[in-house]
Parts: sequence; C-alpha cells; structure tokens
Amino acid sequence: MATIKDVAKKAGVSTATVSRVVNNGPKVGDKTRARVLAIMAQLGYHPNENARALVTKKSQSLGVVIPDLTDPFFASLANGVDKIARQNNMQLLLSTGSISEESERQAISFLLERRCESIVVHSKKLSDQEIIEFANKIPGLVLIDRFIQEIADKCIWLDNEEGGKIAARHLLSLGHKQLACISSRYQIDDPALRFKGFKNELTESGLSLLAHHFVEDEPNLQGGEVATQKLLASDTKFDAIFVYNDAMAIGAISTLEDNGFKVPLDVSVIGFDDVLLSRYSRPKLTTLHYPIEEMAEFAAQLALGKIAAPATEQGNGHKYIPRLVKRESTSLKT
Amino acid sequence: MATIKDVAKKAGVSTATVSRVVNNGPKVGDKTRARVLAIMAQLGYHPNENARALVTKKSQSLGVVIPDLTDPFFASLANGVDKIARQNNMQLLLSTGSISEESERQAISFLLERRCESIVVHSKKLSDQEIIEFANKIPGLVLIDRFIQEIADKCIWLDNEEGGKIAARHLLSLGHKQLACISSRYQIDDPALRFKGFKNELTESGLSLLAHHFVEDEPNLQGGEVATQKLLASDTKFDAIFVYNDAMAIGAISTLEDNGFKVPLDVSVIGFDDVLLSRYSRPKLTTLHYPIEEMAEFAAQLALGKIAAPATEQGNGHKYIPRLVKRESTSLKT
DNA sequence: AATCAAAATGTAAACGTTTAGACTTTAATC
DNA sequence: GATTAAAGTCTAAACGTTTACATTTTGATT
Repeated sequence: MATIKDVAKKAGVSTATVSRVVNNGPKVGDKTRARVLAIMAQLGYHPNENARALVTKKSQSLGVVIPDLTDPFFASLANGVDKIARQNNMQLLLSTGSISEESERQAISFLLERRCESIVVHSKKLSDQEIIEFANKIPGLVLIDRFIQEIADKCIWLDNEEGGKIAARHLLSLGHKQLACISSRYQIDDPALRFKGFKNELTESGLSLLAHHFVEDEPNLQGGEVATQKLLASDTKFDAIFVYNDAMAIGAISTLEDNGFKVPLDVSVIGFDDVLLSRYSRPKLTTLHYPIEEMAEFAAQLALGKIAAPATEQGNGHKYIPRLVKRESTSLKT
Repeated sequence: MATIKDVAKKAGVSTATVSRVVNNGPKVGDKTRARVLAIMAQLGYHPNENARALVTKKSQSLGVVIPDLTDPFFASLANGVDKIARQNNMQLLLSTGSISEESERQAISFLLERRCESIVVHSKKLSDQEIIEFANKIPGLVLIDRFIQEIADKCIWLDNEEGGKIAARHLLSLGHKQLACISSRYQIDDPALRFKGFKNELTESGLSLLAHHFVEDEPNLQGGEVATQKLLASDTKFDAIFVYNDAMAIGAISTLEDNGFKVPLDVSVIGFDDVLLSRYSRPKLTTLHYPIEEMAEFAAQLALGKIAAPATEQGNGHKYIPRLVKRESTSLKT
C-alpha cells in the first residue's frame, strides 16, 4: 500500500507538498498539484487515516453505542446517526453492547481508544455515575433515551410518562371505561413511566385500574399473546388495552381475535413506538410515535457540536414528546 | 488524555514496559505489572488505537458495507458481522452507501483509509471490474449477495434461481395451476433470477405464466398492494401468487382480503426473505428463508481468515440455498 | 540589474505506540 | 565468591501523517 513518501519520491517533491495536495491546501502550484494528483491515482494512494488521526488528534468518526442491530428501533437510531455522519463525511463507528454493564462499558471504551470525539450513547445498564464520568472525559458524548440531571444538556430523551397520559386521554375520549394494561416484565424505567402516566391520567378522570387488569410479560409478539391470555383468564371485562410496545400489541390483537373478540369493535388496542410493523399489521395499529430517528439525528448534531446547544428549557435537557398516530386498532366504544 | 509516556513516567519505568503490561506481554515482573496497572487505572489511561494501528499495521476492526440500516434485511447482515467482530474483540466499522455507484466506492475507500483489513461488502452498483480491483488490493475483502466468477472463493451468495424453483414446486405440490407473480420494478439480478427459476419450473410441469399474471411495482407494502390491484383488474383467475419479497406479499394479502378473497383458501401467497414481518402478519406468511445473518457470519469469518477457505465446489463460491418455511398463507387447492 | 514581496516548496519535529536488541538484575549452581 | 542463565528492563527506531518554520523560486517594480 503506497504511502505519502512513495508519492513524494515519484513526483520529485517533499511529503509536505503531497500533504497539501491531499488536503486541498492553499500553497501549491498548479502544475505540481496536477502532477501529484496523477501520481496518486497511478499508485492507488489512499491516505492512512490512523496516521492522520494520530497527528491531528481528530478521528473523523462518529460513534454510536446501542444494544444490538436486530431490533428495528435501534437500527433506526443508528441510521439517524449514520445520516449525520455521512453528511459530514465521517465514518460511523458502531459499538454494540447490551447484554451486560460490562459490555456497555467495553463499547464506550472501544470508541474512546479510537479517539472518537463525538459519541451518541444508548445505555441502560451503566450507572448514572459512570456515565457522568465518561461524559466528562469525552466532551462530545451525548446520551439518548435517558435523562441524567447532572448532564441534562447532553440528554436527548422521550417523555414516556407523557406518552402514557396521551394514550389514556385517547382511550378515554373514545368512551372506554374498563381499561387494561400489558407491560414489559423488564424493570427498566420506560414501562414504569409509561404506566405511571397512564394511571395518573385515569385517576384524574376518577377511574382506576383493576389489579388483574395489569399484566406483564416479555416485550415481544409472544409476550403479547401470553399476556392477553392472562387478561382473558381473569374473566373480568375490559374494553381497551394500553400495551407497552407495538410488537406486544400485535401479539395481543392476534390472541384477542383468536378468542372471538373483534379489534377495535370489541376491544381497542393502542401500542407504543410506531415501528415499521405497526403499519403492516391488520388492523393497522394505533400507537404513539417515538421519533427515534429524528432524535438520533439531533443527538448526532449535538455530539458534533453542530448545534449551538439551545438553553435547555428548565433543566430538562432535550425532551421529545411522543405523538399519537391514530390508525385502525382503536375506535369509539360501541 | 493520558498517554503511555505519562504512565511510564509516573511509574518510573520505560514505555516499553508499560506497553508490555498493556498487551499482557511476557517479560515483566509481578510487582512492576501491579504498579503499572494501578497507575493506568488512576490516570484513566486508554491506549490510542490509532497509534497502535499505525505501528502494528493491524486495525483491529471489521468493516461492513451496506446500503442502509433501516432495511431489516441489511440490519441483520450488519448484525451477523458485528457478532463475529465482538467475538474477536474487534470494532465494527459500518459504511453505508447505496444511492449511487460513487457512494459505494466512497464507502469502501473509507474503510481502506482506516486500513481495515477485513471487509464484508454488499454492493450492487459497482462494476465487476472495480470490485475485483478492490479485492486484489484488500486480501480480506469478501463479497456478499453477489457472485463474480473471477473472485468466486470470496463470494457468499444465495441461489435466487433455486429459490424460485422451490417456490414453484411448493405451489404446484399444493395443486395450484393458475399462477401469478408480483415482482420488483428494480432491474437488479435478484428478481430476475427468482422469476427465471420459477418459470422454468412451471415449464417443466407443462404450465406457463400468462403475461398479465406477471406484474411489477415498488418492493414494499404499497407496491404489493398496487401490484395486486393490477392483477385483480386483469380479470383472469389465479389461485396462487409468488411474490418478490415479504413486504410486498403482506401488501398483496391485505389487498386480496379487502377484495373478498381469503388467503390461503382462495389464493395462496408465498413470499421471499423471511423477515421478522412475516411472522407477525396474519395469516403468517409462507416464505423462503434467506439465511442472511448466517451468511454474514460466515462472510465475516472468511474475511478475518478464520476459515480455511474450503475448496469451493465447482467454482461456485459459497452458495446458500433458500429454505421453504411453510406457515399459513399457502394451502392445498380447494 | 537590483530589490523585494509573494508564492511555492522543503525540512524536521511531533503525534503515541510497538518491538528488536542491548543492557542489567536476580538467583541458582558450583 | 565466581559464574552463568534466565528474567526483567531500557533504548531507540519505526509506523505515515501534518505543520510551523525555513528556504528557494518567481516575477513585478524600481
């Protein structure tokens, strides 16, 4: 693989001159530039980014840390970051690590070792403390889908609680009174917040949630099916379900119909996230849109320092509100 | 950011010794190792991978080139590569580039500049010639989802034609005789090959495809819907459809049911790819499994030289055969 | 022809590592 | 206590760039 020296020698100039040509530097004569360019092409020269990064202390890369790529939600996140990377002619460094606290730490360390100065991090396992430490070490680190007071202006997050409220308001406005919930069995913040908001809104309307109308399971299609069976087994009526995410909601609808319930005629179902799936299901799913790609793009810009970090409104960081997407799985109580 | 020199100075040893500690090298005393380790932790030292890559000429990274991440198919591909990267403690370098020939070239160049020595490439736009050139320049380059004779043993691909045959055999075995096809409007090899295999198989059984039973549209949900409308408009009967991919197939089913046809009772539908979606649709989709993640893992291992490249059977490179997944959208002709 | 500023080009140090090879210490053997 | 092999440690060059600064060339002005 040809180096800058090879090019310099063959062109009869110094490496400095070649470097200037490569970087479109200013002080180089036209004929020289042409000659060097020709030789570069001839030799198939590609500058060594590692050497460059070493001396300039800039890595020309944009990092992103997510649990894994198979989940379309995270794929969208990564895609948002990638979009910004491409816009800025930077290389995307993707680090996956979810299974454990240790692997999240590893994922960030990997990027640190490559001196990646702008990183969008999605982390659920690392402690607030450790994230704050990383953030102090890396000025261009931003945190997505999580809020930590101490680094508020580096946090891009969704107001899950408000999402729960919006779902509740929607179902109430359709005249439903006997509500049920299907949640994720994993004790992370997201489900807790969503259902907190949901319940609070019910309370405000003088309604409440029966204990056996709140069930939990795996946050996927099967989990939704199992959870719905539990709900049906409890033998008390419900006319609407707020489900933790779209995959579970689709599982729920499937089980409901297998048991003779029409959606939305007999039971309205509302999901959360608005993943691709929700537009492919029948009936098409009413859900809350989680603008993850948009958030990821914003996060990436912020990490790159492209955004004059706007005074964060009352120390809330950069908060997004989910938007109700009415489709076919909810309807007026009949 | 602390460097190896800072650590060396503080520990009162040479950088060579610190380097040996960092790399778990052999010749270093126990007390020294302990002291250096302590100081590294205290200083929050992270070795600079760029400097390392420069001197060792090894980048500890695994590259992957795909069109984009939002398509679950490519996300799975990337995920397979990432899995191998993690297993080998390497960083994934993801380069997207699909829109144009130029951006595919860019994507590969990016990786080249980072001296990434193992790359899994998905490319549809670059010419055979150019890919061969890249492959010669980068010994660890492998090509996925495409076959080029000259670099056969670096190609990992799916036999699309055989897939078409399998689909045809399946539908014929169910007793269907009036077959229709929905294809992608994009003139790349994949659809052409799939339908070539399909038609050949029909011919062998003495059947043929009516011209207006072959329609094309965008390879997505809407495209499937539109294509099906065209099919229905032609007003000739068909009892089974072979659809280019799962997304289109789901759109097709949706339109069929809207028009009073039951799937699979009135019409059997078979898709291709076996994406997540196909398990979520109702009826669950019968389709051909495209083992892309498995192929990607294999490709990554091959790129890393972890696999003693098995003598490729009759110069076909590494060929995979799609597998029929019978679910609910096809059934015996009633 | 001499002068000079501007433009073009070159020199050399620096970036943070790794790793031969040289040197020093340790401890076992006589 | 001398000898020696092994174990531990250090020195210094190298990797491929960029870039301040120095030097040379160019061409206009006198």
